[in-house]
Amino acid sequence: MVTMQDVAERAGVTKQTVSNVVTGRVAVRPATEARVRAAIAELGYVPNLVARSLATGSSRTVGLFVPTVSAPFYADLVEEVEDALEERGHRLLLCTTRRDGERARRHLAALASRSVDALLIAGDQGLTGHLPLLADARFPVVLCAWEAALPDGFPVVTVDYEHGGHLAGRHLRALGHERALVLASPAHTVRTAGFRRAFREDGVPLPDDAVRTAAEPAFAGGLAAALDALRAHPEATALFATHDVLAVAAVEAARALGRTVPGDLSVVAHDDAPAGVLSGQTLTSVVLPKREMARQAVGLALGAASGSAAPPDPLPRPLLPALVPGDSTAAPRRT
Amino acid sequence: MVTMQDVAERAGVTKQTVSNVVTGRVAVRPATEARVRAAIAELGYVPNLVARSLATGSSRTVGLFVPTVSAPFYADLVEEVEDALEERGHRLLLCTTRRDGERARRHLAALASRSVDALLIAGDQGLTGHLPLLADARFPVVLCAWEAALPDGFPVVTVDYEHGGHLAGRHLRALGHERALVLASPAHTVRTAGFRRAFREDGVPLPDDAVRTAAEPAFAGGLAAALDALRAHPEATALFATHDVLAVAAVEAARALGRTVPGDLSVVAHDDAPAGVLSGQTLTSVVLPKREMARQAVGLALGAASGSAAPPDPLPRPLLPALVPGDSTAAPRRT
DNA sequence: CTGAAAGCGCTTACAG
DNA sequence: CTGAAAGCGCTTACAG
Repeated sequence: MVTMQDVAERAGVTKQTVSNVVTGRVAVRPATEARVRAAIAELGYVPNLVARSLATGSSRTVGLFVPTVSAPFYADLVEEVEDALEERGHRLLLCTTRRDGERARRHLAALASRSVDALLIAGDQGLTGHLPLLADARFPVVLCAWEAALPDGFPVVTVDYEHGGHLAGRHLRALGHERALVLASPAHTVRTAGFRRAFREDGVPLPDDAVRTAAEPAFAGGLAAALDALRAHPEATALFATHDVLAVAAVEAARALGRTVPGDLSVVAHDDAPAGVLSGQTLTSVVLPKREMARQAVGLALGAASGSAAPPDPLPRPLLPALVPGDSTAAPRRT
Repeated sequence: MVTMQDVAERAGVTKQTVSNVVTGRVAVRPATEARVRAAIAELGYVPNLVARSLATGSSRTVGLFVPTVSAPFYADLVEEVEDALEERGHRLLLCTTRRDGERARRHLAALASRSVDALLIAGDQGLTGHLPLLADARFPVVLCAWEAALPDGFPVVTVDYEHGGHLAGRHLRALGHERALVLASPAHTVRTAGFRRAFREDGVPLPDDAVRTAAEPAFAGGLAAALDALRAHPEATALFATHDVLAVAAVEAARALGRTVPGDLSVVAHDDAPAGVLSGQTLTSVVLPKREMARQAVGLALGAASGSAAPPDPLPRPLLPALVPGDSTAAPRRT
């Protein structure tokens, strides 16, 4: 391994001078710099970040907690975070928690001993119980894609989930739907509230039992709840599923009852629908600005890490979801 | 930050002794060890891995290249690698290449300067052009999920893809199918060969044009190729798609032609089918032993890194895929 | 603008 | 079994 010292000898300077040209912290006479750069190139010198970390305390590495990488939403988010990080010369230490507190705890220790510059936690509400630990982590922690139970004390990338639900509602209202159902995950009350607001504002409020909460965000639970809801409200012409898997379950439930989508029932999803769910058709869906979420999270984290950026004072404003029309919504059938 | 020196003072020993109990490299008198452990607990000492890395050269961190994390197969593999790594006290530096050589090159430099212990590369055949660089990486490189164009000089986790294709063929043969089609990705000639062998062995060889190669592993290309194949061979009662997305395309094509699955056409996929593709139904599929692949890859990598394990002499034998029956295959309809 | 010195927190022979 | 010393490759004040 070629070291800074080797470069220095080759260029006829001391290693501090090499350090100065590499980091750019101190100006170096052009002629000297040229000699140093030449030596670096000839020797194929690459700085040892481990040594630099020990000296500076920064490893140029950031940890990311996600529940899993198997869900399309998190898969995309991970890649966006990776990109945002790379732009700033950092790399990603990925930790999937599987929503397991013990796992998260082990990961946290591993990150601490590796001197990561920051930790990003995406959508792991269940970890709240383990958060006290985080409070005295020796690196900044930034929360992201966190819809409920926001603990304070941490910078957080906020998304206006209520607005997302509202967009879904307005979309269906614009198509002319008056009777709609909501198939919700327990954690998604905010999205549901936004959806109801859209209908309420138009003077056609949703009855309380139009909202069904599926026990788990899994397919089976969603299917049962959807069948239930559709049977109880045969007059409903539209359905908002607060989660992609629930949307698939809703489509399936409709089919099982002999109803077509979007002919007999319009369906709006939230987050990303797995490609090909409808074999070639796409679901109308509320999508989150993942790229922006990742950029903000990385910005907050690295800002806090460098201690520069004034503490999250000018808190970035909430990011807005968008409605992407697909093949699963249409005007209600005239009766 | 509490250091080894702090612990030493507290326990009334020198820091070398603390190091000895922490690493376990040298035996320490029980009484002394107890005092040291007590001091560690009281102070909440956590070893600084960065300093250790600088001294030992090992960062207990391993890099993983995958094309993307958005494909179910790679998402699962990433998590399996993470698990296998954690069992051995290592962590994962994730790099997605997006099949971009330049990106991979940048990641490689980043990993080198971070002193990773090893690099795992999963299924990125396209990177072969950039492999010369890898040859003189200063850490071991292990290849994984690499079906074609195996460069030599690298340890590699091998999977018997031919066997996977053969299993698919035998499954269809066992159900009684005699006319089958193959919808293949250009890179999957080995799987295709195995499939053909199954039919040939039974004395019902597949005609050459029963195999269609889809330009890209994308949905659109697959759909076109599938429509083409089904129209050219209306007598076919089964189809083997060498990739999950192609399988979805095949199902869609069948439907578009008014044929049901598996009633009129049995479909066997390869790799994982995205959940819910058939809305509640599962595809019969050849699956790869991802957990074992990850374990072997991590074992080879860490073995090579520690220089211990005799060079990949007792090369692990190829891992075997398995056929998991689903709802998309059945006996051919009697005519 | 350049050079000498100390230090980041650990490990590793090497004597006692 | 324990302690003193040197070193891993860098950065950071601090003099010149």
